[in-house]
Amino acid sequence: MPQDFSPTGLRVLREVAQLGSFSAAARSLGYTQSAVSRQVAALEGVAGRRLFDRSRDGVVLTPAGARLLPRALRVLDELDAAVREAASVDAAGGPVRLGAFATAAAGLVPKALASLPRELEVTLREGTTPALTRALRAGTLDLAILARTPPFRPPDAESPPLDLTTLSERELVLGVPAGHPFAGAQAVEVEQLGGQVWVASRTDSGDSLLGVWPGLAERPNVRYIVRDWLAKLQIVAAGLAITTLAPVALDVLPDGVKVVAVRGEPQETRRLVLARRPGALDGPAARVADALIAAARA
Amino acid sequence: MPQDFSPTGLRVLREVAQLGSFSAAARSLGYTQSAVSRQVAALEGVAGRRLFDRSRDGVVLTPAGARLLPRALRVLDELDAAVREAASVDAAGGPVRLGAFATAAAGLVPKALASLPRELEVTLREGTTPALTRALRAGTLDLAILARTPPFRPPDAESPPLDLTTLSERELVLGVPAGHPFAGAQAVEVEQLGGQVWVASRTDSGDSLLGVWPGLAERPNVRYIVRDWLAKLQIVAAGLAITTLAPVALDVLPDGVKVVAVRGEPQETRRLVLARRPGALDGPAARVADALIAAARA
DNA sequence: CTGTGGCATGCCTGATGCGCATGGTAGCCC
DNA sequence: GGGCTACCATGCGCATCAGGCATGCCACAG
Repeated sequence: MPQDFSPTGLRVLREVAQLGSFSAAARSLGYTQSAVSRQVAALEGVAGRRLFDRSRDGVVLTPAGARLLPRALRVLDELDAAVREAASVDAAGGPVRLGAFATAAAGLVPKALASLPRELEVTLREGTTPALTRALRAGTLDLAILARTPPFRPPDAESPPLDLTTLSERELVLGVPAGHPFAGAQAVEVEQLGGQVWVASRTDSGDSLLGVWPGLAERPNVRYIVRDWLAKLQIVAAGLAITTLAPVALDVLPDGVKVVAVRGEPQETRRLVLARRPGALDGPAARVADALIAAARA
Repeated sequence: MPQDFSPTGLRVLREVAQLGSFSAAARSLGYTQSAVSRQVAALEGVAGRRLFDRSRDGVVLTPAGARLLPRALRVLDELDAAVREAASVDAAGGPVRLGAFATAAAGLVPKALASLPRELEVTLREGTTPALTRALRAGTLDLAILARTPPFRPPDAESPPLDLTTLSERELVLGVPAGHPFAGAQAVEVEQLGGQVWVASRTDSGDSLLGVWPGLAERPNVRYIVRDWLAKLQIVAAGLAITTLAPVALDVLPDGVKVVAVRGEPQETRRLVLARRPGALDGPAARVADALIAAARA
């Protein structure tokens, strides 16, 4: 079993960071100072480094502690929400429940849904491909638009496999500022990307960076860490950085962003697929699926 | 102390949901079936309801279990990322570290940063006001653009107070589709908002919905739950929903979105502030602050 | 020097987690 | 029908863990 940061430990981290003192946090949480000291020590054991610098007057977060704190807060929020939601009454609704990743939600979904009658009720939830896949499996979504990377394996290994319909298959492109040296070209070589400033966002796993060209050989200079695509594109339009774009978003780019292809190996092809659990689609969901297919192929 | 879903319990939930059997999950996780059964029972105790329907052939998630699973996965991802990140090496950099919420990152930051010399290195991190405030306190950001709601209290209660500079103070507006009945009006009454379809996103606490008009008396019909502002605005432009806009975003709206004021009590004013820890700003950070102030007041 | 405040740790006790063994249910086969 | 198999539930017992009390160490002020 891997070592875990315990919910109690994370709560202690939060309180100590806020109050700047083990003793004050202990009073606030209803523990003794001793218990708080030990919880912090346990967190530090898991982290493998000091999370607080100690002084006579109290404690201050170390850089490592400061990095952990936002995650701790997110975990605690999510756990609190989970407990609350578990206690709430569930009502099954009637709409077609669609999930999509952000650029598909911007560049494909509105067009498709606008072509449907308004009485056909669709709800939309934005998420990442792994999260959407899980939600499909869990039955909390009916349809999901997922992005697939070569070699185009199924999005999960579960049986029976999800039913996948390819909506499109195109190559990634660059979004560059209108005044950028690349902007006049139809295409650039992947080797030309070295030294560029990027705007990107972290994936949910925190490892890789969405927005950096995937085949980039060198370590990228990511100066802007922004998840929101409106903000990301405005940073590009302002001439501050470049970013990788999924072709599904090309119809919704603001002025000031130019699209450039990239030549080089490997080819960065992406497949847009519509996924659902196996079995026949009921009428409303089938209509939504048809509309998405039509909009993607138009 | 509140009851918690333990990390081990959530891991068990994930494995049982995936394999459909306590015994199989036990084998996979290195426990006995007995321990798995008890972990699920503990989860069910916290949740106050059954998470799996039991049968001879194994178990199936209940609706409550299916609702908890995505959250569980998020918590586990975050915890795993926290452990990994804690173990990674941290290097302190030299750039001015700016944080901003998404609409400010789209509508103000690019303009301000474009006016600065490129050698003045600025990194940008998107986040919510509470998260950015904490990052300021923790020393991981130098400057943060925060949104404040009346009565314009400080963003946190810690001492000494953060140094706040008001960038602008304007009223929230509505973004509606160009063909919407509201689109021809300069302003609508807040009572007219009843019955509208909204696109909104959940706040980090999961409670409230960003994008629904704050003073709305009735329960809103939120059909589209999307965090990404490019997607949100495209849903509005497609005629599918309306949403609340911060004035900072007005320069970066796509075609097809019209802006309408809302009359009614209370006045929905929002203040955009630049926050930093008390003390003198060094040269680069002061220049970034000046650029943001100039861009906001232009 | 003493007193105060803060964090760290030994010792002890009660709570918790988990394995083993067993119980209960259901289905299949002879 | 009985025997066997598979699955989940629970009693009992043991090891581990969480937290309080008491104490130790350090730094600072008077």
